[in-house]
Amino acid sequence: MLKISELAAKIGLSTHTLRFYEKHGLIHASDRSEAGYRYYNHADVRRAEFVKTARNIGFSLQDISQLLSIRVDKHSHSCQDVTDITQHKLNEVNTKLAELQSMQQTLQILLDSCCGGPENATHCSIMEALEESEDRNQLVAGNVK
Amino acid sequence: MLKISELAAKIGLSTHTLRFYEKHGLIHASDRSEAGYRYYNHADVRRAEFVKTARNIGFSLQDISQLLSIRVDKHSHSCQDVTDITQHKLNEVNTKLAELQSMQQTLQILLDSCCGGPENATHCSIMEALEESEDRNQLVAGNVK
DNA sequence: TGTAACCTTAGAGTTAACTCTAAGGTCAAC
DNA sequence: GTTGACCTTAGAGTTAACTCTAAGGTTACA
Repeated sequence: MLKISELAAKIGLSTHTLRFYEKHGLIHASDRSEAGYRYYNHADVRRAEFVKTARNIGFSLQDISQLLSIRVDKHSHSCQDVTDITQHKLNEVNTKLAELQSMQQTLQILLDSCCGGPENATHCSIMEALEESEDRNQLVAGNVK
Repeated sequence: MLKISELAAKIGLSTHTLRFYEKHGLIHASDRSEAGYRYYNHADVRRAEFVKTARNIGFSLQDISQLLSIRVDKHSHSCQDVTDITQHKLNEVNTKLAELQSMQQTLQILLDSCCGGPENATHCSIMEALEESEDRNQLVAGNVK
């Protein structure tokens, strides 16, 4: 069982942020000491780590709350609800993945071609590397006359 | 040459946001009419699209400004500066990619296993799917006794 | 037993990124 | 030539997500 400052150190968030996440229903401490100190068990830690990762990849707290609430629960969600939300989030993730991969490619082209040595630049801005990256995609897609 | 509302419609941002981005130096209109109306050429549009995509994958305006400023310029950046910034951003992109891929896998497991039919759930929450996803990774990594 | 380093809550303050409003000018069409 | 849908700027307002402060209680240890 970890105290709040230990959890904060472990996952790289401040104690303020952890209490803030608790206030918004994203995480919670399974136990409290007599004095009211929060104690986090393994599952609590996992959940906090999940929230941190999801924030890092750009999900809002509301998104994360929705992700965490995915659960078949006869009283509030049907199987259909669960798959709908999940599919929707998966689509968002897939879009971001494609955009990130394209950004990765662009940055890699820039890095590979820009600075072979002093004054040896063939592409020196992200916009130029982007053109190159699109030319390549067109070649791959066979769209060149 | 597009007017601001045309650019806004084309890339899916409001005219307010475009002017806001201009105020922060991220985009600009190459031309102005006598009355001061903004006119955007092809390169301006490309740049605005880049900003939109970069925002969508979670870069801050400051990050984007940095990405756009990557350029070998004898007076302000050396080749070394350019590669340092680019490498740093590439590392960030790679981290996000890995996290997104893991999120994709988790959501896919949830979707595949959760709702084969009514009451047929084997994994019903993201935390459960996450455990499964980690079990698989451990198998792949050969970490099973 | 005192003191430093924790912990608690409630609530105020900050920052980034929009988003809107006001007050007024422009333009194409009827 | 006027109407409605644009455009301009300056600046105020909003929202999400922290981040900090105040005031006070708890705990381990020298």
